[in-house]
Amino acid sequence: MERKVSLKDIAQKVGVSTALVSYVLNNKRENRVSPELAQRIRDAAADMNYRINQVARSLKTNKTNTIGLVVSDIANPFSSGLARIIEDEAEQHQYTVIFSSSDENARKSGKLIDTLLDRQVDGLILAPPAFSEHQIIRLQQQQVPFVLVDRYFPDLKTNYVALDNFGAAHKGVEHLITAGCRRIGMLTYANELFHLQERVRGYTAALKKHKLPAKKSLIKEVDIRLQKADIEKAIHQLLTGPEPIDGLLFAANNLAVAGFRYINTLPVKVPEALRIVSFDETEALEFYHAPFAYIKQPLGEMGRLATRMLLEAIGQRPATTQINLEGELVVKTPNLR
Amino acid sequence: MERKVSLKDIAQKVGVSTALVSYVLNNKRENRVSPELAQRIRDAAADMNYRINQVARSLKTNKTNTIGLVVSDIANPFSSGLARIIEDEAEQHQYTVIFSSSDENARKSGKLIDTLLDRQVDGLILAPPAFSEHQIIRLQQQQVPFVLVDRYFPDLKTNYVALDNFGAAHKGVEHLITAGCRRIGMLTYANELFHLQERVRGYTAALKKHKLPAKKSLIKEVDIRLQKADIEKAIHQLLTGPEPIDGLLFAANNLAVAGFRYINTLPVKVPEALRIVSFDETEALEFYHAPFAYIKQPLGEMGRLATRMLLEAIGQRPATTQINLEGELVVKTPNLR
DNA sequence: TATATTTGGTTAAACGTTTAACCAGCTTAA
DNA sequence: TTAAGCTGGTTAAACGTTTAACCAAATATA
Repeated sequence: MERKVSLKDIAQKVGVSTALVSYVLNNKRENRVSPELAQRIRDAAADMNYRINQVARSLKTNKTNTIGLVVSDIANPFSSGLARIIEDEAEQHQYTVIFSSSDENARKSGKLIDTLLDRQVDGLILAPPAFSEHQIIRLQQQQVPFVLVDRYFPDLKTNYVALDNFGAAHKGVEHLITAGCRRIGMLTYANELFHLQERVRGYTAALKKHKLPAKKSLIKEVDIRLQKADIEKAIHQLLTGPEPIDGLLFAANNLAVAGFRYINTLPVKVPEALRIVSFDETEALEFYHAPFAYIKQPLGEMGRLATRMLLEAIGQRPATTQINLEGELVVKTPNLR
Repeated sequence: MERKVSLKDIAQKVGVSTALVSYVLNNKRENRVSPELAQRIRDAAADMNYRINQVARSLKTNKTNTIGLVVSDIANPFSSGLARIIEDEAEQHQYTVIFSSSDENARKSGKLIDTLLDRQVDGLILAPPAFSEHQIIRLQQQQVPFVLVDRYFPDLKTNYVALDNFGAAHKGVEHLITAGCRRIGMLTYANELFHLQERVRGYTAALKKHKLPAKKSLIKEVDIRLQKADIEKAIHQLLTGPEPIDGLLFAANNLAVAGFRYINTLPVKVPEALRIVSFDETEALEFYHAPFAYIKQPLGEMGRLATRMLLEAIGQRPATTQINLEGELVVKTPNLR
């Protein structure tokens, strides 16, 4: 790359100090500089194609106007949808965003956070993986502005914006009950993350409320990594045996897609013999042939709120805000054909 | 945020110059510094929790180890899939990536590029929108390292990695012909972008090769923004009239999804009366009830190659590399049920 | 007339690194 | 004995900004 034009170059050309150029170009001390000279400086900057060096400015001002985003996987539609919202909201405030994917791996997320901090990001938006609590605590100690999104740790007093997972699961299960289901199973990840625990809690509470069986055996957990075979086995177990389920709640979109794929190979009729509710909206089920319902997360609101909260925090508002948004139950009927 | 530990702080604590600390921490001049002192410095750095300030380093070295990525929309699975590959490849070389979405808007992409350059990114990976050729030319003049991805401008000698769009479309159409289609239509965007033109060219060539009608009226173009109604109208026109089509090529995944949605409302039978080939793999068609085919882009290779080419270019290899990857024709049969 | 104040700028330090150039004290070779 | 070379460091400038502090000349105030 060719050498770039600096303030000094402009100053030289116009015959003033670099300080003055800086003042003019940043519209500071406007009353203290003569309009004609200011114009000459601006003109010079324009026809020399001056562009500020943000790195230098950042070093001096200790601000990068950059926010770091750590999601589990940017290729996942949930993450990338969120990223897009955050990007737009950030852009409106002259912020850019560096993203990275933690793959639900605490070690990796720790490394990513460090890298982002080394780059002096002004703040972080994080979807923390399981067992990353200590990282969050460290951020608190270091007084780094951040907000958690989608997930959070219940006994940490941090900013976050997430779903009301208990309520959403509860609502999903009640939908099944209303539709006539009496033995309702749940498929979730074997994971410590609070938001998943809350979904289980909501599921259980809804069953109890309606005096339906809430046995442990109705809840199947699968490893977050080795999906397919496990999922099939779990669903198979729920569907066979003396008292097969007639309703099923998926705790995450990936589970739902894999689950639907398997269920499709079975003779079981959806929704007559098995009615399904899933978490998260997912494109993949766009053309599913049978009706089902899902909990739609307010992605837009989540992203916007998270970004605004972060910008607030960067701007020194030391308050902590915790928001649980309501999920919407959407009943999807197949695209007609 | 609390004040951070700097090289100077370490130097003071150990009682040496900051230069020496820098040398040690960067493993430079290893033979010129005594092992014990080096260890003391490292220890001090460790228990003071020293973390380098990349901004300061970047200012001095004129390198940010950051690459800028401009896609059309990070929320689009194609873009986010690509972004993920690029992220991983970049990370392996200690690069991070700043992303932004141009929304197929040349003005916006210009602004984004400027912002990225202000931040002194070491290079750019771009999926340029239509009418952004001049921006690319400027980058060339400024000798900014960059590589185009997915799209490119045929009369610009730039690095790029994209699909062999002509070949892919050709292959898709031949698939239809082999399956017995005789009147094959195409739905594409009204857009100058070369890669779309190439798809049309491939479509036309395949028809001509097999002596099938290649009339203008078989190609429908819709605006890239106001999709739904336009798409329905276009498909309706192709399907009705004196000689309705029996085969259809979609030039992009969004078109395919909207198209399938509409076709589903029609009495026409897929694939018996209408056989379909689409560009791009898309989750949304996962559970489509009828067989169809699509051109699968080698996303992984595309992202990896683009990143490597960019890193090469950043490392001063002035050669320009142009790669057209082959698309794979995938025939998808419905998930059984 | 003497003193304050305003006007329109300049000077210089600082942000936290990197790195070329330097240097004092030894060791070695001739 | 002396010059050259090595060892293990230090000094200082520089990267491109920002911004507090300063200053001379012109103008206003008493």
